[in-house]
Amino acid sequence: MQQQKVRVRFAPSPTGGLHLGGVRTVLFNYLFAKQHNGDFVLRIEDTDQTRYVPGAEEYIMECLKWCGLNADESPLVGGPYAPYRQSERKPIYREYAEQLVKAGYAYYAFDTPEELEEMRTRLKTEENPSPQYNHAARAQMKNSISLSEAETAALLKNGTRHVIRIKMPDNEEVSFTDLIRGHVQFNTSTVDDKVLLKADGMPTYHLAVVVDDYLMKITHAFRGEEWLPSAPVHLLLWKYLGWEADMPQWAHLPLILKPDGNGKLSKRDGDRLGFPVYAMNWTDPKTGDLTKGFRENGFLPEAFVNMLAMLGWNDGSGQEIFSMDELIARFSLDRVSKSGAKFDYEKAKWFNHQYLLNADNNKLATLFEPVLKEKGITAAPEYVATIAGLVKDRCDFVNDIWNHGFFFFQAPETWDVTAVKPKWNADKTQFFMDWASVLETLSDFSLASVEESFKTLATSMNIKVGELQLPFRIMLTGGKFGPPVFNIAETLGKHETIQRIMNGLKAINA
RNA sequence: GCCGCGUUGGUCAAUCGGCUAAGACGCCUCCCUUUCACGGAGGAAUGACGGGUUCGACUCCCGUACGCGGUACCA
Repeated sequence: MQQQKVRVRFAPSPTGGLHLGGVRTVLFNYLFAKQHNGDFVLRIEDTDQTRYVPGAEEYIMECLKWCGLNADESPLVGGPYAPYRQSERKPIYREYAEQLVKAGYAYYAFDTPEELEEMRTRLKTEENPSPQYNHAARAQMKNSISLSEAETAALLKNGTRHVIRIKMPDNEEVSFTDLIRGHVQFNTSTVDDKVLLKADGMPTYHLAVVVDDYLMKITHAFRGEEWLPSAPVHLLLWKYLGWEADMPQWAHLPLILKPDGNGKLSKRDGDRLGFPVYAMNWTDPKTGDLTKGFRENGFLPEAFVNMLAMLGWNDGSGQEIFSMDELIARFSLDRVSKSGAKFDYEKAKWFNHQYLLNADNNKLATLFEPVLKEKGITAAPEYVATIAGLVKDRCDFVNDIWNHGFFFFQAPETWDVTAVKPKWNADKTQFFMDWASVLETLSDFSLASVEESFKTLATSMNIKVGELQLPFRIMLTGGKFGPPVFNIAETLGKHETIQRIMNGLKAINA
């Protein structure tokens, strides 16, 4: 094969929320394309009109945008191979299907859904629980192979509903080299005569993926492992259509499994175990049911993407935190693992934590703003940024800033006095009274001067510094939590700190 | 049932025939800190099984078991 521009595609069907496995497929596509200065195409696989969900397409694009995985060509931005929505390409597929029929690689089938159902129940046995429409069965069914030419022509002429099926050869070996799995081989007699063109004139995935990958000059095709069993159908189609030389290289990605037990991770597992599975919140327009997304759960897109990249890939060095640019530079298919990976939400949180730790405080303040707004609190951005910087090392999510720093925005109304009462005495009350007066006179209310005055006074009054710190903390925050006390005091400022000492004193001595 | 793919600690995983089997998450202990974290130092915990091939197998081959995927006019 000669040098040609790398072109990859992600082809979701707009039927609902975007699963994290889908995002990972996009990511691998994207990384591969960018690494090779290639194109990343977004194609909408909307050939099943019964499953079409309005809004899903826009939602998917919004997810990709959030992740920073924008397509070079898509229904939204267009491109040289438009249209990118398969429903809008409908006439194209029939042409190729008919071409296959003429060449003897496919045939018309007139069986009704009821007749297919009948065939399946009739042929169903203990050893063969799912009978196929294959080389053996097709002779007994109503199609252009079992019927005479005249009968077929007549049926076609009076507009009998029909599909076009691929005629799988009887006993041929089909093999290819998967970029991840290596040599993979199938015998054609184990695969059925897949429908290529449905009765409504729409192609099935099998036909559409081949035709569009060809027409859109796709060079590398990445998809989930669940597609591996139908690969021989696609391989044969490339051959029968005469495009074998242009067939993309396949890479079947390992599945993302549920954390407990086995099997593919599904939306239901997330609901059941309390973590998101979709990239963003998704509301089913029919039922109104809301499924939570990573974005709304407080994940930073960079962390989400990084986490997904490590689910099935690593560069062998042990490094786990990668920027998008590093991922693009280092990604390689031969380091993608073959086996599925169980999703670990704890590890996902750790990734987010890492990104939170390294995030700019002003950025965190901006992201936290909506939370404050929701609580009816207004605060200066710089103030919020300072707080974010103070508490972020104990947060997994942006929203946690509230849990670890709420007292910066509202003075305590209750105090954990039981934590100080046992060791409390009049000297300590005196200390805080005196210290409050000292603070009043401080011209520089900085961390260093506040702390120094605290320690100086404690020493002169002969009280252990350590025994005063917890009470002070509780005066400022109401409980045993928060960043270092003097940092809290400095951030709160002179007035508020003194105020809280007085209120706290009252509560403790009450 | 049949076909395909897979199988290293609880989880993600390195190892491409030399292993005293990395690292990370989580868990536990200790230090730091009279909050909680962060940080630091330790710890417990792994090659499904049986045959080959080989001087030597976690690594290669075969079989078995187990798991997963597929077996739709869904993708």
